[in-house]
Formats: sequence, structure tokens, C-alpha cells
Amino acid sequence: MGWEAVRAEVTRRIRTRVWPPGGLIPSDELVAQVFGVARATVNRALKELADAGVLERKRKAGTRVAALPVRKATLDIPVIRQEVAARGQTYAFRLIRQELDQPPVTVAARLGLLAGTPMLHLQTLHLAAGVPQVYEDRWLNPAVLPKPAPDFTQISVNEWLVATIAFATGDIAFSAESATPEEAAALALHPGVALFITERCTWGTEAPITWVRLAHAPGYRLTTLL
Amino acid sequence: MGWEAVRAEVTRRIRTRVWPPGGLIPSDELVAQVFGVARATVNRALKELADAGVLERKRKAGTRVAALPVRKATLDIPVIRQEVAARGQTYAFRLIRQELDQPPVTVAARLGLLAGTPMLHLQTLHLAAGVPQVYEDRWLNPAVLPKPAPDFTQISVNEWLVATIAFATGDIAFSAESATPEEAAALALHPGVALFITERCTWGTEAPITWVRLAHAPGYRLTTLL
DNA sequence: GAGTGGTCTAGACCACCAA
DNA sequence: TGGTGGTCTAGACCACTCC
Repeated sequence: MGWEAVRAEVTRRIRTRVWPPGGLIPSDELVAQVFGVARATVNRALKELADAGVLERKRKAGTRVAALPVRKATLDIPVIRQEVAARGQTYAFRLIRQELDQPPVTVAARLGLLAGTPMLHLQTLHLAAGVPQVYEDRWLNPAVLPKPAPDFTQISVNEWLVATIAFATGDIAFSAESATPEEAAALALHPGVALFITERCTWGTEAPITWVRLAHAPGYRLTTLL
Repeated sequence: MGWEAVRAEVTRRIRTRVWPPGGLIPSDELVAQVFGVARATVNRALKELADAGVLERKRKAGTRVAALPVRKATLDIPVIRQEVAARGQTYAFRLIRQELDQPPVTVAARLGLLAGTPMLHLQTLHLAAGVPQVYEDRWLNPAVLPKPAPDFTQISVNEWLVATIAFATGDIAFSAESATPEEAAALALHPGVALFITERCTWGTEAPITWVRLAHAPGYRLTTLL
């Protein structure tokens, strides 16, 4: 009996209400004895279920079946080039603007920078098979750039970042907004069209790195398994 | 040196290009010797990094630093009531319609049902502090209902499902769409406004369960840590 | 075929925290 | 403060897959 079998049997007992929602299940030790496996194997299985939101584990308090399980889904955030390539289309990007400027207060605040700090403002259009797909509005902390700075007309900022500033932390937000005149023009759409927006904030180990807003052309769907 | 320390040291070596993108890193065995820990500890740390998309592991081929790391983020899909309650607002819902009908072919196809199969069509409005938040359009397989059927004017379909049909699988998709006249009316908005759409498909162990489309009022953001 | 990661075991110690 | 989950170890066997 492997840890997957343990997980299967535990979920079966939960589904069939042998272990009802909100109820305590026996300790790892006891479960291990009953199932005839090592405690580490039970631990592995129950940890997995806890990560998935099915169980709640607390030292001393024991393991409890979640009353209202919060479903957790794992999203893949792909690099745009790969996403386009995966559909068998040719990828291209166009750097629309690149200049040092003062970011909006909202952006500076989100990154934790002083409002007056100048940042590199980059606007990029990403295309699939020649058709505009994503309009990217990015503010980049110039402090993270090497000297001389990379040529962002040749390598997209996004790809330079993932290849260079490895393993930063950050957060991400998804929303729906009507296309601004600027976005509509870049994506060749009518203003007001509903756009899927991805907004990302990234910090390195020492300094804020970048804030970016991606406006996806209509038809874009972010999907995942539940 | 615990597994978190191992993970930290490994990410440091990747960040500092000691182990460059695309390159092989030493075998678990060797890393364990060098770090002076058990192989299981190394395995735990490297598995974590592989799950996060930082490493690619293959038997015999070894462990490789991902060339273009695909960021993975974990989303929490909360029950609407909890989401509203978490903001300190009172939750309410209104069942707008409930009738047996033939689902659109797209819905039947997604669930893998014959096009002619009648399903329970439910439309629900979810409110926070009296203000419309989410318009829910749901098709439910009547085969999963007990007899007599629950009173969906008293308990929301969503909550009845999570409490009853435990541990189903499914998929979920997010997109942005302009409000249909129906949605605009229900949410008290102008037609054409950009709405954040969640579309979910759920299967039980034996039969398809439900297809649901949630239209979120403007301002809704789905956020997570990267 | 052989090297690698995946898993299991038995035992141990520790950190946490509800009782 | 004792019970519980979290982690580590040393050793073992297995499954996969590249060579």
C-alpha cells in the first residue's frame, strides 16, 4: 500500500461519510497501524490532502476533515512566447515605447518605492501570427539593470527578466476591464471592449523589480484543472 | 540543515549561476553528501522546486535547472458566502429561476451528455450587503439529486453541492466578457460592461454533475501569491 | 544494463499548542 | 505538559529511461 493508495482510501472514507466533514480523523500513528504502513507514508498522503484543502492539520489538535473545502487549483503562468508557440503560431513582439519616467503613485506604492523615483516605462505589443494578442504596460526598476542595459527591441523584457532575475517573489491579480483608448488602439479593437487583465508585481531579494499589466485580446481564457 | 535550508542553498546556486539555466545539477545522492544530509531530505527539497517549476526531474536523466521556468501559482476557489463574509458583509442570495430544460449543445457537450437530456436550469443572484455581486447561471444533472430534491430557495445550490457531492473533479476557466442584457439587468449594470467570468465544469465519480458560469460585478479581482 | 529519481520503512527527535 | 504533526536519518527496493 503506497501513499497514493492511502490517499485514495482516506478520500473514500471522507466521501462515504465514514469520516464526516468537520470531524477528527485518527492520528497519523493510528492510521499507519490500521493501514499497515509506515507513519511517513501516511504523513505524505495526509499532507497532500491538506495542501489540496481537503484536510486541516494542526499539531496536537490532530487532523480534521475540512467542513467547507476551499478548492485549490494550480495555475501555470507561461511566458507569452511559449504560449503562442504551443498553439503552433509564430511569435513576435514590438517595443512601442521605452523611456525613463515617474511612475503613477499607485505603481510606486505597490512596489514600495518613493513616488518620485524614476523608473523605466516600457510598452510592448505581443503578436501571434501577426495578430496583436497582448498589450503590455510595464514599469521596471532601473536599479536592476546591468550596464550597459540590454536592448529591449531585440529581447523582450519579459524573457530577459525570467532569464536574469531568477526566483523572485511577487503577486498576481486577474480582472476584467474595458479597453482604454490606448489599449484599443494597440490591439486594434473598439474602445470599451472587455479585456482580460493580468497585473503582476515582482520583488527581488533586495529591491522591487517590476510592475506589469497585461491586457489580453478578446477570446483569451485562463484555464486549469480543479 | 533541514530541507528548507537545502532548498534555499539550491535556489542560491541557481540564482548566482553556479548551476546555470538548462544545466544538470548533481544527483540527489551527491548533493546529499556535499550538503551533509540524508538523500530523503534532498529529495524533499528538490521535489518542491520541481513542483514550483524551477527544476525538471527525470529518472536516469537527472535533475536539470528549468531554462524558461513556468511560474506556478496556487489559486483558492472560495465559496461565495465565505468570500463575502470575509469582507465583513452580510451575504444573501436570490433564486431567480429553476426549471427543467434542455441545455445548450455547448453545455451538454462539455459535460459529455446527450444533447437532448433535460437538466435543471438554475439562475441565482448573489448579494453582498444587499448589492448584487455575482450572477450565476447553472445547469445541474438531475440524476445527482436525491428525492425529494433540496429546496434551493433555502440553501444555495453551490453550498448544497460542496456539502453533498464531495471530491469531484473538474476544470475551471477565467475570461473577460461584455455583460449580456440578462446579466446587466440582474447585476443592475449597463449592458456591455466588462465582467469577470468564471466557468466551471464538474464531474463526479460516475456522472457529470454541473456546469456553471459566474459573472462577477465590476471591481472583482482574483489574486494570489506568485 | 545501469544510473537516477520515487518511494517505503523503522526509528528518532523536535516544535508546536490545546487541554 | 503531553500528544500530535513535522522532519530527519540510514538503508532498502523499485520504476523508469537514457545509453
